[in-house]
Amino acid sequence: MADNPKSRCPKEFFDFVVRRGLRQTPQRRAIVELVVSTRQHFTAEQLYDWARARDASVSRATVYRTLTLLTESGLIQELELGKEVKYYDPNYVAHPDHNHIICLDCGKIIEFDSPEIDQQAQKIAQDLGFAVKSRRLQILATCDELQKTGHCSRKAD
Amino acid sequence: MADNPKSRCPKEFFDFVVRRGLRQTPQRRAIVELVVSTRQHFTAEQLYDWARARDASVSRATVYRTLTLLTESGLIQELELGKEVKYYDPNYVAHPDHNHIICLDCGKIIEFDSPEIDQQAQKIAQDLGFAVKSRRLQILATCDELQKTGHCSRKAD
DNA sequence: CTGACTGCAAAGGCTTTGCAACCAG
DNA sequence: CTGGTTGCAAAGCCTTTGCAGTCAG
Repeated sequence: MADNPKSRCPKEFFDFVVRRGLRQTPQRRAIVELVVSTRQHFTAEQLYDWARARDASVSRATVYRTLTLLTESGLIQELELGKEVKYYDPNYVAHPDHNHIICLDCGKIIEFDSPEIDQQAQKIAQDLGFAVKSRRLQILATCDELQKTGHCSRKAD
Repeated sequence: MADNPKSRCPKEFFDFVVRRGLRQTPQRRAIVELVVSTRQHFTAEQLYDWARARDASVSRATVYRTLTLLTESGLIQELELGKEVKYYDPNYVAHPDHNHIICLDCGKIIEFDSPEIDQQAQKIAQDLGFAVKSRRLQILATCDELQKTGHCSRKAD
């Protein structure tokens, strides 16, 4: 859905690492590189699998610890999708205000921006006496294509 | 925030119970009555405490089991607020499409409806080839009052 | 060298489940 | 009576943490 180049230099993250007086380790590097090179949403377990494939020495503990750092640095954002586990979204750097459509048919997650909705939300909050810090809109929907053709071309992704 | 009468007869739920061939037990009744008589959001643990106060024989297991039934019956809805635990919202029956503002200052959760946003969301989803089943919009915000006066009158609730 | 980082396994915290007794209909 | 329900305690699951060894800077 998004259209930013597929990989970004993890500079943002290593700035953060330096600022915090942290260190750069092979495990950390493997995990971070994976995260910045995908636009997919992923779970801790998935990231653990990916990382293991690159560097078998990576442990779950390090994945979780790095996930915390990545979230704090703003490189990823936690996603509560109403599914069992937590997902992480690496696309907030490129699209800080994007929203999600979650397909109930195939589980696919589509992202979209909507300045109109942002504006509306902004106005409503203001009227109620609040200053918006962030917002998240999730739309649960069924897929027209699947309903009509019995096949979902998005399912592949 | 909402403005429906403060208590509703759990008829909807007992219809559901009958339809499913379930039974009506004192524990179940206690829990359901608590749920339909509040407009507050609550956690499983809170509900457990409330229920214990009414009927000390209620166990956590029954609370969780009843929570599942209540969710399936549509009387409450799970809420992912980005906090540690899951919350439950009993106000969807009265306001099926309401949204939430979560105050980062005091933690208070304010509900609001917005036909405009619903409509926008509807349109966007349609354009992308989806049929909206439900949506949830959460706005994280800070409270003007607290920022200005250092005191939040909503905190009381 | 020093203290941040790691893996491992144990511990946590919330939720689910197996089981035998119980009781609603 | 029958089988849905319950409480209890054990089990599950995902995530966090204590610890001793390791390694980045």
